[in-house]
Amino acid sequence: MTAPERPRRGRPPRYAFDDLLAVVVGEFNARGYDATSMEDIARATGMTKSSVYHHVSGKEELLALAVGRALDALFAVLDEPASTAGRPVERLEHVVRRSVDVLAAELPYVTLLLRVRGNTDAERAALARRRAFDRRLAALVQEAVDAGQVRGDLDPRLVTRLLFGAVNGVVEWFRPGGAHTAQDVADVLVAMVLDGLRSRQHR
Amino acid sequence: MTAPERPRRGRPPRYAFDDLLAVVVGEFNARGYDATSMEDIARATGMTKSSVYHHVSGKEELLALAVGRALDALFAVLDEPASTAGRPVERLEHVVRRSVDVLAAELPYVTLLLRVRGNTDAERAALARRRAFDRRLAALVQEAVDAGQVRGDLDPRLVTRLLFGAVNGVVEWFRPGGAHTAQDVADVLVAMVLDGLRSRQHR
DNA sequence: GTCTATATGTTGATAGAC
DNA sequence: GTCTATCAACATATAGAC
Repeated sequence: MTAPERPRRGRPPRYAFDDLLAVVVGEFNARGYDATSMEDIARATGMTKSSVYHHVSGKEELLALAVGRALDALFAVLDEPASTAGRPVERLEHVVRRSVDVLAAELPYVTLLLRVRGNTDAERAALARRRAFDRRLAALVQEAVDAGQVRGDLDPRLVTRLLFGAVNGVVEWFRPGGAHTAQDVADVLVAMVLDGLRSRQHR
Repeated sequence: MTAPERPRRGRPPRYAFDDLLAVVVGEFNARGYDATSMEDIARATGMTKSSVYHHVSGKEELLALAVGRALDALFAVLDEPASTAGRPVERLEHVVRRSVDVLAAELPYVTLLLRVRGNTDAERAALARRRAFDRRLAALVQEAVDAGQVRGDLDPRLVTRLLFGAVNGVVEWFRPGGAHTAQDVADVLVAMVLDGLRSRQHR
């Protein structure tokens, strides 16, 4: 397994590499990680395979870098002020809305993350971080239940899973510049799911 | 592309082949279709690769047979009496609940279906049928909106996508014999999503 | 940093004996 | 229906010149 988000040598290039990563992620999403060969990647980036290997240790590191980026963006949401202060149900709504924003902004990276299966060390590490995010969301739901703002007759773990699943469903379908904005998606998600969850006396 | 659900020769074996398919689907789900080799399949079934090729034309047909089974089960739900008669919102609830049942009963096959990407002819055919199911669900939502039983300020297409996504989220997580029954999952889904959708005057 | 050339393993699939 | 043996194609990755 290789270290995630390590800086590439001295400093300067930086952006050229991000561009390469963007192209690679596009290939991974188009055909799937396993079905994408280093030859495919070389063709898409305009380099030869050997040149690609000069930038990364191999295919697995490309995956680790890409999903690491998505995970960083998602965890950053949990650290925002509005995610940690205020009434639980409002913190929950904030996290759901901002997660959709991240999803829209980092769509290819999040898409790839959500397809990770866990075959390699890098994939298992990504899955572990994804599960940690899941637990943070479940804790938020539980807090909202304890505060009486969300119906307590539903299993928080199950509710979180469905919530997360609904977001994933959008990932596979949402396209920037399409008929719907990230705002639209967030509105429907909040209206549909969070309104359904809210305790009767808090509606 | 090969024809789906064709009978295998004269008649008698039939069940032995279903068992083989079950093993294969387990392998596909464990490592992903692309990452599973015919060698892996041979080992899991206790045959040699050559023997596997005696039963199917290749890897792609194994995938087509498996996802075809999942799709058949899902479409059967749409043909049930309670899916076609009664108030739209109740038909919708019936379809959602029964889809979860199918999901639980045919879990490995549905899981595989929901991971199909569309690289080959067989996969594209499966995606087309999946989208058709999607459209039937969207039509149900639209009917419920038209009947004033579901809030009309949300895009039916988007609502369907979230609904479908929530179900998918459960697929990746649900295990038969685990802490939750299919009934539990269906209850949470209906409570959370359909209650959130229902028009105020119909709650 | 990019290339050509190549090593080395694995893949899906077939031929043909039993 | 199952096997052994084999193939051509393609995979990831490296060596080393420029």
